[in-house]
Amino acid sequence: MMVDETLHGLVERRLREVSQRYTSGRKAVVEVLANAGHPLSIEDIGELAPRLPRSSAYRHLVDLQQCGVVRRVAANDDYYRFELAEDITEHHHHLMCTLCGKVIDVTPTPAFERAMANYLDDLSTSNGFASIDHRLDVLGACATCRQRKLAATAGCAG
Amino acid sequence: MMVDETLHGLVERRLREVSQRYTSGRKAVVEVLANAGHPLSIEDIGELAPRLPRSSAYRHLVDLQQCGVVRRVAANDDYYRFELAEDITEHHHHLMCTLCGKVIDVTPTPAFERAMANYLDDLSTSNGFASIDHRLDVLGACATCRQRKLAATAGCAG
DNA sequence: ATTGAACTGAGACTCAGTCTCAATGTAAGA
DNA sequence: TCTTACATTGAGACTGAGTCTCAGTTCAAT
Repeated sequence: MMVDETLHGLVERRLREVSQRYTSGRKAVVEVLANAGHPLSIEDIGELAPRLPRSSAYRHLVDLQQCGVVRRVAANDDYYRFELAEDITEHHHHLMCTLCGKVIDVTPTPAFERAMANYLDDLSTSNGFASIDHRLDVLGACATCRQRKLAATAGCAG
Repeated sequence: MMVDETLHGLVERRLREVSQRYTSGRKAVVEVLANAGHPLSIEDIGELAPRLPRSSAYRHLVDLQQCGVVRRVAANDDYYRFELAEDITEHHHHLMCTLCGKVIDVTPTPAFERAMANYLDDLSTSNGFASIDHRLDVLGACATCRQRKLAATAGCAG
C-alpha cells in the first residue's frame, strides 16, 4: 500500500475524537478508497477487500462519514459510491460516464474556481443561502466509451 | 392548474413518439412537478396527488424519464427527487439545505454559465470526455433554517 | 488480571422501488 | 357500432441495497 502515513494519522485522530478506534477493518476501507483515487461502489470495495464482510464495510463507511473522513457520492446509476473527503484529498469534480457508469475525478482550473466562488457569493446575497460546499458532476461519454462507439460505427460501415 | 397548454402538448408528443398515451395519471404527475417548481420526492408527489397509487406514480416517473420529460435528482438525504427536464423548464442549479433537506432551484448568472462552458471545453480537450450535461448542487443552509438557528441561539443567550 | 466499552461477523430485517397479473381503457379498422 | 390489439392501471407480491441485532471478541485503562 502506497498510502503515506499522515493519512492514517489523520483518520485515527478523527475517529479518536468520537471515541472510536482505527481498526484493521476501517483501515482496509480507507486504504482501498485512497488507492482507487476515484469513488468506489460497495461492490468495488467488496472486490478490493474480499475478506471484509459486507455488513462491516457498510458500517465502517457510516462511521467514517460521520467523522468526516468519507463522503458518499450519488452517481448516475442506482448505486452510491464512496470517496475520501475533500479536505483529505483535494477539492475536485466528477466526470460521470452515462455509458459505463464510471466516475472520474478532475481538479478544477483556478479560473473556474474563481468564477465559482463569485457565483456562490451571488447566491448568498440573492437567496440568503449560506453555502458550505458544492459539487459539480459532468455527465457525458468517457474517452474509452467514445472510442468503443467509434470502433463499433466503423465496424458497421465496413 | 396554471400550467400552459404547450407543456401538455410537448409531453404528449414525446410520449406518442414511443407509442404511449398521455393519460390522466401521467398528466397528474407532470402537473404536480410543474406547479411545485422544485424537485419533489415520491412522498411529496403522494401528498400532492393523493388519488394516485404509489406503484403507478413510480411507473409514470420511469416512463416520463425514458421519454425525456422528467429527471431524477439525487438530494443529500436518502430519497431521490424528481423534476421536469431542463429542456422543458430551463437550465438551473440546486441549492440543497443540509438541515431541512429542501431543494431550491436557481438560474445561473450568464457570467457563471460562460465560465462553465469554458471549463467544459477544457475538460473535453484534457480528458477526452464529451460532456452532454452538468449538474451543480450547492450544499448549505437555506434562509429559513439560518433564521431558525439564529433565533434558537438568541433564545439560549437570553 | 479485570472491567467496561468499542468492535466484529452472520444473518435477520426494512422499505424504497420494481414487477406481475388480471382487469380496464382506447385508438383504429371492419 | 363491434372487434381487436395493445397500452394502461391498481393491488399487492417481490427484490435487494442498506440497516440492525445479538452474541462473541478485542482493546485500553486501571
